[in-house]
Amino acid sequence: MSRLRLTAAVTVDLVVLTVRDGSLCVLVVRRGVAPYAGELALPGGFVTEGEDLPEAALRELAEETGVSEVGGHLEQLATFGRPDRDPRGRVVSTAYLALLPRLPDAVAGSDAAEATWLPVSPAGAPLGAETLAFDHDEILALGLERARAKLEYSPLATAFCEPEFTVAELRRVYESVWGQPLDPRNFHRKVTGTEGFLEPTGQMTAREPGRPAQLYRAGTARLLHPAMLRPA
Amino acid sequence: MSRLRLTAAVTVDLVVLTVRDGSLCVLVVRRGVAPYAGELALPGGFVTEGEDLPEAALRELAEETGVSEVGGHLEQLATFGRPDRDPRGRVVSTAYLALLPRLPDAVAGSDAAEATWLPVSPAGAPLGAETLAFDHDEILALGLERARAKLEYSPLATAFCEPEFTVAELRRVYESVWGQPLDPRNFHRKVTGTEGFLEPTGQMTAREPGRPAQLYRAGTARLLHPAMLRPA
DNA sequence: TCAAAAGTGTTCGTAATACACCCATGG
DNA sequence: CCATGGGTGTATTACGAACACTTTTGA
Repeated sequence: MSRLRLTAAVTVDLVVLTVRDGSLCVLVVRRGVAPYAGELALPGGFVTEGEDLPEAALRELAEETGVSEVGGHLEQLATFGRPDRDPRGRVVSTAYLALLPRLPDAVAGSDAAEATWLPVSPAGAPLGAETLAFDHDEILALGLERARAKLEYSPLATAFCEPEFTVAELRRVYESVWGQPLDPRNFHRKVTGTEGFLEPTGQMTAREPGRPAQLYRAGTARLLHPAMLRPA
Repeated sequence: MSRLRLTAAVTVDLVVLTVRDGSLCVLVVRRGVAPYAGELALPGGFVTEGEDLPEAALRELAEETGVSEVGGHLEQLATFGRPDRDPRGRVVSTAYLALLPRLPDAVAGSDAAEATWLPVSPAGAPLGAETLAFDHDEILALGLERARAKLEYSPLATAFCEPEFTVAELRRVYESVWGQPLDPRNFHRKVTGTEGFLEPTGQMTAREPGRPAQLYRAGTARLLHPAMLRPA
């Protein structure tokens, strides 16, 4: 060690997304303490001594949702460090984006006073008239943009699904995240034809009325060729 | 203010890229002080009190290159915070990516003991056998990947060019960054046909042997439609 | 007249869209 | 039987790759 001036506190904030009943939803907490006590905010917290940033993000995710991130996805989003972004002093926050399959409803039992899933409106402002504490509206907007873009060229949509899923379930993920309907026939051909995207299990399911569908697992591809372009 | 525990020092590191004589080059400095004294590293430095992160990146860029970033491009890359990444203690560093047109050779007169342009090898390891201090190899690799990807769907290649440039000059930027030749005929049609990418000045130039070429300025588009896909 | 680079036309394969149509189940 | 959703076939259109060809300059 030596004369290093420690000038900031470091936090991680989480944009946790999931799809519930055809709507893209984000996990928010009601803050219990100042600043912004009583207001909605993204989950997050301080990085502890000796802890790496992804480690801290994973820990916070587990604390807020009880999820150990199996089958989901976690990636760094961006870092926010405006000197006045936290009234307590210099706080530099690295935001992470998490995509999870639908969770058992009780997110209660979590650390935060109240953790709830808020639907993000299909277009325009992410939430309805709601506003989040700190600069979290900006962070959420960036997370949504990133998630929407990544569905195009990566197989990330599978992170929103159960380990085994049907083509229709995957399509509803795309429709929810992009906020627009897709042609089921073309969608089917595209995802099944894209190398490494889906891996058939050989099993069938009849969770819904109509003809039973094949079950798939996520494949090994990390980039989609060709990409799933979203409609104009 | 209040009882906020300041646990880290915050720095910015820069991946500054330019194209020189057909090679993609990165700006590196020879460190003058411990740790890693005498070794090569990315330029960067501590974020000062009351300074925002992009502000600090811009300041460091000016100090190292004397450039006020006119015509270039600066964006946040990612943040690195492994607890042991700096032997002096907890240092969280936000990396920025800068793309600049070719500079006057004398980057001397800069802050760093020695600032030089190092060509990045076309494929495989970014530099030849060189290794950078700290985790800067990792940061550089991420910056290169980001730059290569962004040339596909954004008009960012123009940030490597002078304010007015020819289609051939733009093509040489793509060839240098991607490390592979492109068909001049198809490239010409594609860039001139993509809405908002290029704006003709009406001027001609004859900087090179052969038929004079039209001069263009960067257009207003922020996303390319259709994208410039790099060859397999 | 020749080399070199700018720019156009044409052909061909691949992929996106739109939509007609058949298949397999539950009621 | 029919409603519902799963899945295939096919025509049209857009774009990328390859490459022959014309244009305009300097030497």
